[in-house]
Amino acid sequence: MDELLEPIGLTVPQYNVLSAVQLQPGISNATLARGAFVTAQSMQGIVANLERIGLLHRKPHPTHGRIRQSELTEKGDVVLARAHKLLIGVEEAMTSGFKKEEIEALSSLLHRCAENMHAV
Amino acid sequence: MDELLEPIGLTVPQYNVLSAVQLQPGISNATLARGAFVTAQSMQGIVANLERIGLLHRKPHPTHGRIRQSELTEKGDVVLARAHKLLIGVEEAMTSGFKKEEIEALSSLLHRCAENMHAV
DNA sequence: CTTATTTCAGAGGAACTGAGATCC
DNA sequence: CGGATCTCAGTTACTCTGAAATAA
Repeated sequence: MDELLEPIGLTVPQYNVLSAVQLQPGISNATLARGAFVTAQSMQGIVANLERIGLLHRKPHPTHGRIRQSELTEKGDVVLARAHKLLIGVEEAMTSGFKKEEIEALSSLLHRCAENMHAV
Repeated sequence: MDELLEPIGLTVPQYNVLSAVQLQPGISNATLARGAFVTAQSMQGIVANLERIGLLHRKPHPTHGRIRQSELTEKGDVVLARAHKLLIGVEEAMTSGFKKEEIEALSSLLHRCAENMHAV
């Protein structure tokens, strides 16, 4: 993933954050941090970098005066789409020789692991 | 894992390396690097830190003049045993509610993923 | 007053590239 | 000579803790 993302100027943590913002437009920095199991300060660094290079934009929350909502910029949307496309091959290589049911089983088990970790 | 290992002075990468050395005593830095998908220089930093704090010892290879073989020190053995014990709880929390067969299935699928990645 | 969110500041471990030396 | 291993040097992104300001 590092090798494929490097040419388009993304790190893996940055790719993960862009993906999360794509799934939940308007998400706050604190929520992103909780989802990634890191501190708000750590996530702040990543988001600030993404904002600096113009892939992400933050606007104030309509009613809550402290929260800043993250959204992809047009450029961020384009770059993320390229990243997604590049990384499909990695996932296919990793699950090479897997039956369709085995891929689904792995996905399901990992999702349950993630749920359990968030419950702690 | 970070939170549990911090009190005993270990990072997660350090824990992983100590575990690999325990499984394969006499392993070289280059082999450790390949196993962890990082460069030899990156692994060198981790191994050097472990050597500095006395958890790991390196001796020259009996016949090959360049390779240095890593082994756990007595102190490294003690610390790693404490780390293993501390982390059992994390694994159990993550797989909470899993049937025995599901844990085995997850383990098997992940091992196949790792094999596929090493094949690339 | 307590909690949540954001932000600034500083530190450290870990990843990389580049370069060089040594050994097979 | 080519390939593998180890090492030094420098850089960067990411992580943390500590502290503070602001808002609910």
